[in-house]
Amino acid sequence: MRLSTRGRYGLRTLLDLALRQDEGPVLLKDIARRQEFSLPYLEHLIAPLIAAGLVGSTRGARGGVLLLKPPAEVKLAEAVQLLEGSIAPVDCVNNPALCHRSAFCVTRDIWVEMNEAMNRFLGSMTLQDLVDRQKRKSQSTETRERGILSKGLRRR
Amino acid sequence: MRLSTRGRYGLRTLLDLALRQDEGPVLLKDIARRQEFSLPYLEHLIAPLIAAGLVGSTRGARGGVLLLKPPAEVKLAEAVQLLEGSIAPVDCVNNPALCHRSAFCVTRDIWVEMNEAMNRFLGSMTLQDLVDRQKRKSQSTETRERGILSKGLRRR
DNA sequence: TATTAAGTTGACCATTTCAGTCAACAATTT
DNA sequence: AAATTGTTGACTGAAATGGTCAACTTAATA
Repeated sequence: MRLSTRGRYGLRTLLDLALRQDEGPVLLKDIARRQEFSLPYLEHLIAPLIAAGLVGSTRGARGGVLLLKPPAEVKLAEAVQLLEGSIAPVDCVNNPALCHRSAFCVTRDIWVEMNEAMNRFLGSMTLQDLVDRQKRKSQSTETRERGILSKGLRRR
Repeated sequence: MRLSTRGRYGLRTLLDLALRQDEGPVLLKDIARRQEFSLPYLEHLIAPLIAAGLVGSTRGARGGVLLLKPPAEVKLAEAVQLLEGSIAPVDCVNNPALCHRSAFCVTRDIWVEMNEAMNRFLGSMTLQDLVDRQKRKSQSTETRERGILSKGLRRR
């Protein structure tokens, strides 16, 4: 039941873009450096996001990519769907005809409901939630570090 | 995010056993035939269930396997955990040390919560629920077929 | 217009995982 | 003893994963 790196890196890429939405085009190179994966791989990761119109891109000097929608309007379910395709636990959830047992298979019913639970969760959160959490997290880290410094435990 | 066949076939195996808990040892061969996967593969699937004490087995003539716990006491979360191991969407959910970003990574937080949502769902259902659903399903199928027959649409 | 700086696309590749088979073996009954 | 049944581990082919690389297109700028 693991997500592939597409979903994981791709969501981090979207968060990276959401945090820099006012700064104009962001270089793929910079995203790759910050997020610690390779540029050639990122080029592939981001393709479906561009194809779907969620991310815009301009080539050439001063080019880059940027998030085209307000983060509050991008549900994680949508992002993950673009990056990973369906996250259903089994293929017959989306395509009952794959298995002639579908009609009377109660384990399939379980996977259908589990799929619904997962999509309900990912549908309840947006990129803006990630942005908010990230900012809160950075802030509390900084606060903690100021506290440490005020006690005289200066970092080298 | 697909489950492997271990989880899928394994859960069907457990349901098969739960439906026949009063019939004494069930032959692996019969399970394989009913569930439509190979006997050699089933032998591997069932091993962790036996190792965990959820399923008992006896060898030799008149041997077979049987469910050792009441279906109502077997949560699907437990069964899937035995069959698949952790179903967490990413490894760092269980082992934050795998990635030095864990402490400040908000996407990891999302996967942690998604993992909780999945386990909440699977923890809310038991093998008995599957048994009940299966019985209800078979019954309504039979009812429907009686209905069809009563209308004179006899099957060949 | 030539050069440089980007993103785009497709071919390619190594490794790992998956799904499954097969053979040898152990235990139990008849 | 012979037959039946589960147990274990070695092995394998195919597919997915996680990338890299090179050629190409587009845009800005000197």
